[in-house]
Amino acid sequence: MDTATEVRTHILDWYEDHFVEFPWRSSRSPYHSLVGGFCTQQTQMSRALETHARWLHAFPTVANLAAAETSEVLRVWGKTGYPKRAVYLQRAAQQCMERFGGEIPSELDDLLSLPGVGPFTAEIVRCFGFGLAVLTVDTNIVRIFGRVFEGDLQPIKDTSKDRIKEISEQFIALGRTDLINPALMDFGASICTGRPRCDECPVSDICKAASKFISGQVPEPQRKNKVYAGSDREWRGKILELLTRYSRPVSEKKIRKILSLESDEQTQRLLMGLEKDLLVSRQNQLVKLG
DNA sequence: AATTCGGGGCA
DNA sequence: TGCCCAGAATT
Repeated sequence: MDTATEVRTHILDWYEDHFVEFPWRSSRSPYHSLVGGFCTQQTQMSRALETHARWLHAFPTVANLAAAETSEVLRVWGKTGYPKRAVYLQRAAQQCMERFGGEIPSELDDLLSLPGVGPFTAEIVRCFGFGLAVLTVDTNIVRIFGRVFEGDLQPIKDTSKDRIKEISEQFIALGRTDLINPALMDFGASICTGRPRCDECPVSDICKAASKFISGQVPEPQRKNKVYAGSDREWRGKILELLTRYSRPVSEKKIRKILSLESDEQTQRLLMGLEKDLLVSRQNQLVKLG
């Protein structure tokens, strides 16, 4: 039995005892999966689940979403983070209406052509929405594969994408991706985490990185965070939050005053950035959401 | 290849 | 405080 087969068997056994349902997994709805894919991009499951439920309540169908006001879309997205995702998701829905007869496509290239849809989200839709035999290679699966098969501590940085793809294809060839895909994702989210729990891991005796972790080695940060306080990101969030609270457009002057922005130049720069990202629009010094 | 883009949770 | 989180687009 080769290593991939053995790892797969152990992970599937683990999954039997740690199965968790997610609303976009069993529903086998391309739309629910698409929303799930967007919600989970760089976002913890707890918050993604809340956004997903809120979103489907507000926009039950692709047609509803496509026809909605963008300001409403941004309000429903709320403080989920990366609000551009909300705009992309609505535009993706609009393109599905225009280009794909109101249906979400199942072809990889078609999905990838939608705004805000990359390899991860596309495969989420294909795996959970359409039940196709694919793996959604997310950060969790990269971590597991890079560690178990290559002995890398921080595979996001250290393991080549080609190698990850090779291993993925091995797993796909072994079948039942409908089981092994969520099993791997959940396993990576709870056992093979950034600081893995090798003492609870069912494949630690196979994993090429386990001895390194057990002897106390620590992975390098996958990316160094910049200071958030006072950053454009923080200001953009404050401006959007302000516009979300008001039901009508707000003047640029008022925005600057309420938020105590340093200068008109800074205010203009931030608003231009938000406008470029289609998060706000401006007319006659008045700023509105969407 | 590096940077940008939120916001919250947790050690 | 620093790092992380079911990524994707832009430069």
